[in-house]
Amino acid sequence: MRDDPRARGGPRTTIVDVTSRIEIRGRDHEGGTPVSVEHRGRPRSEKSRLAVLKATAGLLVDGGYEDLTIEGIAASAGVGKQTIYRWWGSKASVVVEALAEGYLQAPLAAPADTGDLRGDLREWLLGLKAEIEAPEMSRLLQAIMSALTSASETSSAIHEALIQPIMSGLDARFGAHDAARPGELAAKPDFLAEAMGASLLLHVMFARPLTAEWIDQLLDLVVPRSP
Amino acid sequence: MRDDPRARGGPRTTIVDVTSRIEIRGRDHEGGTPVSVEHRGRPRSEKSRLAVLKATAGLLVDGGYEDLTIEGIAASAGVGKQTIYRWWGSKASVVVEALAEGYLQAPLAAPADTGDLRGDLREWLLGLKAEIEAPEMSRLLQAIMSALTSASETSSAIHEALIQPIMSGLDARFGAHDAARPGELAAKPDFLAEAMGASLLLHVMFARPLTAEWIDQLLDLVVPRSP
Amino acid sequence: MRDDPRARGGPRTTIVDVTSRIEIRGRDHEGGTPVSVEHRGRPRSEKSRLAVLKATAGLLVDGGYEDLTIEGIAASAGVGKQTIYRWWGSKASVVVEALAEGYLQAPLAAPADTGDLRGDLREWLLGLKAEIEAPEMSRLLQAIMSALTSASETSSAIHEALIQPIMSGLDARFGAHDAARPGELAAKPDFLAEAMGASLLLHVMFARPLTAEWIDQLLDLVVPRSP
Amino acid sequence: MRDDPRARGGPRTTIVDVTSRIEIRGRDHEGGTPVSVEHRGRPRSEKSRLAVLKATAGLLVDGGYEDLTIEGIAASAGVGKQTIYRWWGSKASVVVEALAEGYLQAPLAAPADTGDLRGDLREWLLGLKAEIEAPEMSRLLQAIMSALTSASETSSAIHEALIQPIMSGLDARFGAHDAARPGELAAKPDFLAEAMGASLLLHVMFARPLTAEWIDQLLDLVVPRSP
DNA sequence: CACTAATCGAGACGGTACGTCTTGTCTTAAT
DNA sequence: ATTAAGACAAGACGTACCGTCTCGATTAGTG
Repeated sequence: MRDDPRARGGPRTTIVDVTSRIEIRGRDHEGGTPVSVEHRGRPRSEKSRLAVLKATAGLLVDGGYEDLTIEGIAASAGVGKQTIYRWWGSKASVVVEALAEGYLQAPLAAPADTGDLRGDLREWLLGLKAEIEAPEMSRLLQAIMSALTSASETSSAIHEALIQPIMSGLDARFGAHDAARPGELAAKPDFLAEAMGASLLLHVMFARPLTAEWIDQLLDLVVPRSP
Repeated sequence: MRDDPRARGGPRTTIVDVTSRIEIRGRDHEGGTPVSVEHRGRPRSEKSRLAVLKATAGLLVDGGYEDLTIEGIAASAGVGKQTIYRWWGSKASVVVEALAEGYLQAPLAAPADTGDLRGDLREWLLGLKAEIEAPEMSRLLQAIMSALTSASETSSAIHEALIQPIMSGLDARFGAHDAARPGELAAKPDFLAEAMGASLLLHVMFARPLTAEWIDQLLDLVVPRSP
Repeated sequence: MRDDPRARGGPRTTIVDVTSRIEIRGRDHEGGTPVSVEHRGRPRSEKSRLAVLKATAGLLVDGGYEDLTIEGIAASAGVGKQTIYRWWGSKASVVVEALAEGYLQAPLAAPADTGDLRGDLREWLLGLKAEIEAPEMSRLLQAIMSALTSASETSSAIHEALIQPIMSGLDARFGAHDAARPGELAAKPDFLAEAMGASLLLHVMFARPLTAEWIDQLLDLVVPRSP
Repeated sequence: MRDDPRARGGPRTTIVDVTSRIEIRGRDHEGGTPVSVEHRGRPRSEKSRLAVLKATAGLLVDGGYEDLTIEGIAASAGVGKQTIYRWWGSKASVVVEALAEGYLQAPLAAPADTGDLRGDLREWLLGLKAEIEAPEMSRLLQAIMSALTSASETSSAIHEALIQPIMSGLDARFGAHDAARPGELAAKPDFLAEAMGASLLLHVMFARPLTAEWIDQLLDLVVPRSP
């Protein structure tokens, strides 16, 4: 939510709530002048929505995706099950929205920029290594990956919310480097970003250790050693 | 698994059934030399074992991992539930064994070897593109990925059964090339294999299209254009 | 109910809505002379009230009492749920009012009067037999009986609306007969009415067949054979 | 259950479990001589069955039929919901069986026999009056009547379990009297029983008071005053 | 050959969660 | 103040599976 001043009273679409419920009515039910109405009935409760996302995040972190249940979310959020089914429709959808709204802080923020591309990436990977090895974080990653693969519809949503940002961040760094020192990179920036991001993510998915040696090899591939 | 040249019907444990219940059998179910060791009671039914794996493969292909149930497998295989729980203990274990025994033919065999590395990889990727776009195959891939992420214990098993072979295949090709024409590759062979495999797998996982353009970019990264 | 000559649209309470919320209304919804009394706000919609009763009757006939829901009534009547809760408060109340207002024509009208008591009763019972055997009617009877037993508060209301009329009809016939030919009846008229009505209703409730033999036996009990 | 030495291990049919699950298998699954088998798998748990009936009776007495839920029964009996659905299939069925097995002691046992028919019936009715006026008993009666009308299939079951015994008891008494003093009764014994039973039951159903006056009137109808 | 022991298919068991349905309340804008 | 609309918390519905258990029936080895 954060800085999103969504107007109250209007039914809103979530990331996954593709079929918008808003219908324009040309006319009221009994007589009167044609009015353009946006909705009738009680508006969606923003309070409940946030409670659901928050509860989901909490349960996910300490319990994993498999043990996460709609009933559990509802109970923990103090919300009726129907409210969840009305607006999300599946466990994965809720997780995706919680991710998108920042309730699940995935430990994969963009690398810093000190001007030294290789150094920055290296720092970033080493930081990730530390973060990922925390059991809480590893459970969260597992959970996100599960949400991903459990429902094909959410796959693109997660790709946008989680994968894309990483790729974009890397892409921007490679792009800037390429602009400053043309010809130094082995391939087009966006592609380097993908190769590096993919290697990293697959590594994380399979819970393989991010050794310093592996990191150096990865860097060798995508960015030339400083002369 | 790996270097376990398990003779059909011989004493075996499953991949993931860590706490093996059967250590040594006196005799094969059908044929083989009698080995006298302590063991009493009815021996495990190989027939049932195969029926389970076969049923699992079938149900997985048309239904996906989420809809796969132990009860469904048992019913479809004409087997008691207890038999499954006795020998496997979890859904993922069965899937992994079915995969390992080749009942689930993942469409990611190794590239051919015509001497032209770039050309071979290109052909391989184009073949994959065609295969992956078949709905049946895409369902299977989704299923495998789900089995992977649903249970962390199986993660390494699948990595070995599915990911490793691809990586190894690529690694061998890159290694051979490197030996023949040292210095031509941008990085160490095993690492090129990983970068390429990871990019590919992530692409497949997220069901993103394998365009010809993307393929060429990927090749540019890992193998030099023929002069 | 009974002696409540309720003018359409005038101030009314329902049969069971004990705590009447509306005492006096200034004016009818449609037409009628303005009566100046304290009352503010939108008046109750007679249209909605009738729509509810009609919808209830319809749903009850094809679906039975168990499948009747407040939501269903509201939707079918094009009325808000709150309107029903405001004015009736329970499913049974609506059914009772629908019954009282004649929307549910129970097939138990009074017997004709041709002067021949036994013959009249016989004709009446034979007519009932035919009616009751129609599946639609049997469903309605079941529904009414269910409404009866489901809520103890409505029990007396239904007794008044459904049972009493029958009993009264019979009582009047027996009474007239007794006045005309004193001493011919086996018991006091009101009691004969009850015995006969009760036998009949229990028979109907348990969906037992009204055979000609049974009818004759019943008549033998309560009214002497014509000499 | 009580004195019913139902053989253990065989699936049993309840009153309402019309479709027996027993199938005769001519032959075992894999080879062997033809065997006539009565069942396979774990036998039905008599313990669970009794727990369900007992819990139902308890909940019914203090709570009524409306508030009785399958979930409540299951929880109270320490039984899975599926066990109830497997063997009964509806709330009413359970209630009917509980009634049939004597867990719900309906307060309508047969009248005593002191040789004085009218006196016995009078005592019986006065006893009922006292019993019925107890709030616990009135709740139970309501509950039984609700179970009756809520499901048409159970109607005949309840008729057999509850109504029939009363009718039979009365019938026997009237029959004996008729045999001893022919011509004294106003109608055939079975019919007197029905008229009297019906009057009584309808009275009870509608929770109308059993006044002494009403009792005497009823008796006047069906049994002659002692000379 | 009998006996012992482990497995087999079958299916009932106590549970948990599902996704749907309904209840009775509440909150809008419109009348 | 009442209306239609419809979201809300609550909780029961009936179903589907879980993983365990308890049957009778196999099917080997051991005595």
